[in-house]
Amino acid sequence: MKSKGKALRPSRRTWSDPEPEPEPDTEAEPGSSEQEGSEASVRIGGSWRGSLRSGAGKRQGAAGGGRRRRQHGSGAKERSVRRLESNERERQRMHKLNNAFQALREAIPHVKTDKKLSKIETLTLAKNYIKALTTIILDMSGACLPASGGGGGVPSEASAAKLLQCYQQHLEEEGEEGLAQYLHHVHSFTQHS
DNA sequence: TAGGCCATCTGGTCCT
DNA sequence: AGGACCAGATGGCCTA
Repeated sequence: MKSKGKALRPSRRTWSDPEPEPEPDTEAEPGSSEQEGSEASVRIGGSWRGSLRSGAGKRQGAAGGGRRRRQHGSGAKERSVRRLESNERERQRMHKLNNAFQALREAIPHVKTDKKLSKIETLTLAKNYIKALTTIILDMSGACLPASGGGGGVPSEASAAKLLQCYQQHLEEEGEEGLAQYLHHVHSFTQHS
């Protein structure tokens, strides 16, 4: 793992640079088997973490005070193996999440820089992108669609397909107009942030 | 050097 | 019961 071991990883490990799992065949407690004896492992294995978490009042359901752990009725070795498997699943999950972030980065037009968008920037830009596109569609709907019975406001579900059709037609006729409007929104966003 | 961002570990909780 | 999800903690890398 890249994480806890002090100076064990000179450079940041990436998704494409997997590290072989350490031997689970140790008697160490979960939390220490992968920590390479770091300070963190000692503290995590200790008592303060649990009490801190229960004090934070996160989600406390049937587990009660937060100190109780699910018992799997197995030894330290089996717990350690389960922990390693769980870590791997969590890693895979985070990798999928990051892949989704990357796809989102590529889906939203933005000013090209050397530095890639951070996650928070990606989410914020995506939100503004959606808003901008929504504005465009609503603007176009006034020209393309007959007035709906609702009297303005958000178009009904029934008109969504027609809106999309109008939007595509609009794009074919007016080319980059929509993109220019979006870029204007992005620009104003970056000015305010 | 401080702060931002990130990857990973971890344990509790939720869901199937 | 076990996997998914979540959030806190931690340490590394990078930049201003």
